Amino acid sequence: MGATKTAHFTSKQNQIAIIAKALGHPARVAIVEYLMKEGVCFCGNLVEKLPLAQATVSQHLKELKSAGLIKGNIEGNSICYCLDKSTFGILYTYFSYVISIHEK
Amino acid sequence: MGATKTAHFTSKQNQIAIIAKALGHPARVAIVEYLMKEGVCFCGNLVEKLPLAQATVSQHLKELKSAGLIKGNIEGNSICYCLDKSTFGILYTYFSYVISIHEK
DNA sequence: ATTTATTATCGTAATATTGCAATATTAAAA
DNA sequence: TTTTAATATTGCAATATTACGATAATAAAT
Repeated sequence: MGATKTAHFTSKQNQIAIIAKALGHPARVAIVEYLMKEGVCFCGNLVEKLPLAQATVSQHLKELKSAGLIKGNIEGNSICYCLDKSTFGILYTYFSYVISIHEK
Repeated sequence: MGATKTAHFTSKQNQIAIIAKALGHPARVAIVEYLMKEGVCFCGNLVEKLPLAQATVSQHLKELKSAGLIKGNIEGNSICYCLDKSTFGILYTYFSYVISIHEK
């Protein structure tokens, strides 16, 4: 026991869960907010801002990237990250549908 | 190590993370979708629908409730659950803001 | 009062996440 | 080519989540 029964749920349910889970940590929300304000960032910018070690910030970036919430472009020595709004759009559309439902 | 540094982030960041985290499991997404379709449900309805034991379903309901995504009303022998749309509204508003941001 | 039905909680094992120091990788600069 | 700078990865300890059987709690029905 202890392992999520992913295969028993629909791909849409898993998709929403994966994206939501990636936002389920305040550090990752903070990274998203930084990107909202600044547009782009390097890992080093976040290490300065967040109360976390470089390795930890890198790991959070990896999770946001694997969920599709951010994209990374190699820029010389560094990697330039930005939001992938299309993924946020998936959640936005999903929640707008939830809210639009009227009770029976 | 191993514990989230909650205190180092803003209350808004923690709020979004808590709500998103509650949706970060496909079973809980499935519960939300069931409620979208049916309006209300009892724990037993979900036990029939989901590939999970009663104890596990109850635990997922507890997490959705503690994140504010659902409400429970005692109804005789059972507890009648329904969505709390105001909490979904918090995420909806947040994401609509993310999407509305234009790059520099 | 006892039984039945419904949901919650406890205890526990398996798995996953969080965080960091240390190290590796990568590419520009000297 | 050696050094420097920026990120990623590895390894590990602490913590959290997931799942379930067993049991407790609660309230209606008998």
